[in-house]
Amino acid sequence: MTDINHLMDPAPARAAGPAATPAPDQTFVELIELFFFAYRDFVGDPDEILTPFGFGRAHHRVLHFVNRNPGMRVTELLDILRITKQSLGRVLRELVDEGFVDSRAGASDRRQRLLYPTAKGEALARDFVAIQSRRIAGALSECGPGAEEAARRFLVAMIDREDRAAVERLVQRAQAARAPSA
Amino acid sequence: MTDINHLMDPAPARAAGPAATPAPDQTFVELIELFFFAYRDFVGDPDEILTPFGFGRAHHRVLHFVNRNPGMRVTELLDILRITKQSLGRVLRELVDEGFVDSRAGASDRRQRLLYPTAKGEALARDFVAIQSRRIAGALSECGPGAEEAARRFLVAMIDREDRAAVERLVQRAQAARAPSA
DNA sequence: GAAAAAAGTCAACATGACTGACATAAATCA
DNA sequence: TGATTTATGTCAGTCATGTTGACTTTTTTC
Repeated sequence: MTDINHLMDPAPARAAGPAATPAPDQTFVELIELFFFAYRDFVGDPDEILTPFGFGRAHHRVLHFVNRNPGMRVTELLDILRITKQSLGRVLRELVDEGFVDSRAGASDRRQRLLYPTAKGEALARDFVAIQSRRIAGALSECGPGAEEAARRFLVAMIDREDRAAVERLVQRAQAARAPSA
Repeated sequence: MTDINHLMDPAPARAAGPAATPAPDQTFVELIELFFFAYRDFVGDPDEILTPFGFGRAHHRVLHFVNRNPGMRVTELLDILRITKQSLGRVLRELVDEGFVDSRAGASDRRQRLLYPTAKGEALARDFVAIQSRRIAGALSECGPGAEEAARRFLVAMIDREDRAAVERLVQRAQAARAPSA
């Protein structure tokens, strides 16, 4: 499906283009477009899992980060997703109502709502990670040794400089603590 | 702005993580999240350019591909973007109405509408490429030699296998005009 | 001359963003 | 204590962008 092959048929050689186009400064057009296509397929993977639940990509993102950071506060989630609390509200409510996320008042600060994945939520989040990991594993094995480290460094370097430290720590705290300490 | 740093306060060192969680199958959670954050910043770049024109990201995508493939047919554009013609219709009409894209009947097949960027459209598309290229150039230079080729191969490998050939040809078409293929 | 193809359009609807205003409970400050 | 701030939630309306389905016009092809 999704054949863009006929695009290639006549291949109207644009060779006769004007000389002004090449712009010697910085044109990484190929990478720009590859990034677009790669990400499109990458985020499309969870769709088939989402659909039966009546969930969308917003639910995926929320559940993913809640699962990765059990006990996180709502404000933290908002900062990660960079959406408004009204936007988050609807999606989060559905996840809570349908038993994928648990929202408990904080022990030390009872204003806070700490978010935890339920067993059901953990299972679904695992499915998301599994399907996207499958794609990544395939890609990396095609690229040979060193590809994982290269990909990681490239992606980190693509992130806004002022956010990198925070993102890296967020990303790496994964396998560690799972205790509802907070 | 957008500080997720407070998320890091406790920063549970992942070194001491238990061996149980890591799930030996395939969990590339770090790369999954880095891809998310990197792409978010990457597509956010054109926003500042878009806003003054009252355009959105859909306009960016359409103008970008029209500019890269002058004279492309509407159907080809639909196949690249993978949206319906009704969705494309609105965005394309605005781009045509405001003089960024030119829509001309095909010479050989007069049913076709061939899409061309106007001078104004070309200039705007160049701005988009420039700002995103700037980010990529910075990232690659941080990663050292070989990073560009590594990034390109990784991104291609992340694309659905059945689309890769078409995407690669599409992506490299513009370059073909500038330099004989390697 | 009939059928198929390329494109455009109308209408209705879904998702996931947004702003603005306001409510409530709990913590903190003076 | 009382006032203020903080964390969260919610109502209401809007916008951007996607979807289906039905239908038209023009032009090409069989």
